[in-house]
Amino acid sequence: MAIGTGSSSQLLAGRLEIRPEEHAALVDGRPLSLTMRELQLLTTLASHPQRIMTREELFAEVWRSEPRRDDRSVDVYVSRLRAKLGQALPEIQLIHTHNGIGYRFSPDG
Amino acid sequence: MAIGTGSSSQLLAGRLEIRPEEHAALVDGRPLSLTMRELQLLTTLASHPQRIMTREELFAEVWRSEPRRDDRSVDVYVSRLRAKLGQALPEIQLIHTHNGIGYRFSPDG
DNA sequence: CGAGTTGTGAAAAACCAGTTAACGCAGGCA
DNA sequence: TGCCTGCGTTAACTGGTTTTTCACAACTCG
Repeated sequence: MAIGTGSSSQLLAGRLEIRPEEHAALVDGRPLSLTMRELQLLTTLASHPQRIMTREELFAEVWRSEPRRDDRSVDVYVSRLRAKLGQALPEIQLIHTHNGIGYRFSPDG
Repeated sequence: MAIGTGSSSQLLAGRLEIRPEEHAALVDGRPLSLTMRELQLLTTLASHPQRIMTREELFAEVWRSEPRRDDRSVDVYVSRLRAKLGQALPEIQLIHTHNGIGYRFSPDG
């Protein structure tokens, strides 16, 4: 479960810390270099830990619009996020695929 | 923040809990890894406890179409469901066969 | 027993996700 | 302006998973 520490909408998931307000995601205090979309997607996923989110839900929150049919944007960004998270946190899989449905963020890996 | 998104149509059958809205089926709180079809079939069966459902009824609700003659899809998926449920809940038989008719879900095993 | 029905493993087909590359666009800068 | 860089988007290829179909074994019941 994510713990918001009072004032800011800070998200914690093990060694990962997300500070949406500051456009920053940190692992062990070191900032990941994420693009805007990547950070938005990560924030959205991490805001709903353990909840399976459909591509439509993710697209709605991050892109703030409807995906066109056969849109693979979410998949592409999940892949990029995994690559960057995997660099900083090997052996830990935070983003899980649910075939036919969408993705789920698990703070426990 | 709300735990379930909205008041979902949650189904309970002993230690088994089904949350169709969240695409999840849990035993003792632990999620079963079911495919879409498996979950749909389980949900349909569990939505009509103690009622014998014909293959046609099940096919109509899950596949949303008419089965072709000699279609065994329902049987195959019942078999797979039983296997996965049996893993999580040994000694308990939730899905019963009614020869010549169809299947029945019994929450009491 | 014997005909009809159901259980189930496995091949085949269909579908879906992971990943990489290419393209266009915008901003920075000499 | 012309070049460079980085991001977002789209397309295409690849590999993996799910669904469907088939074959045969096991079972039910008269």
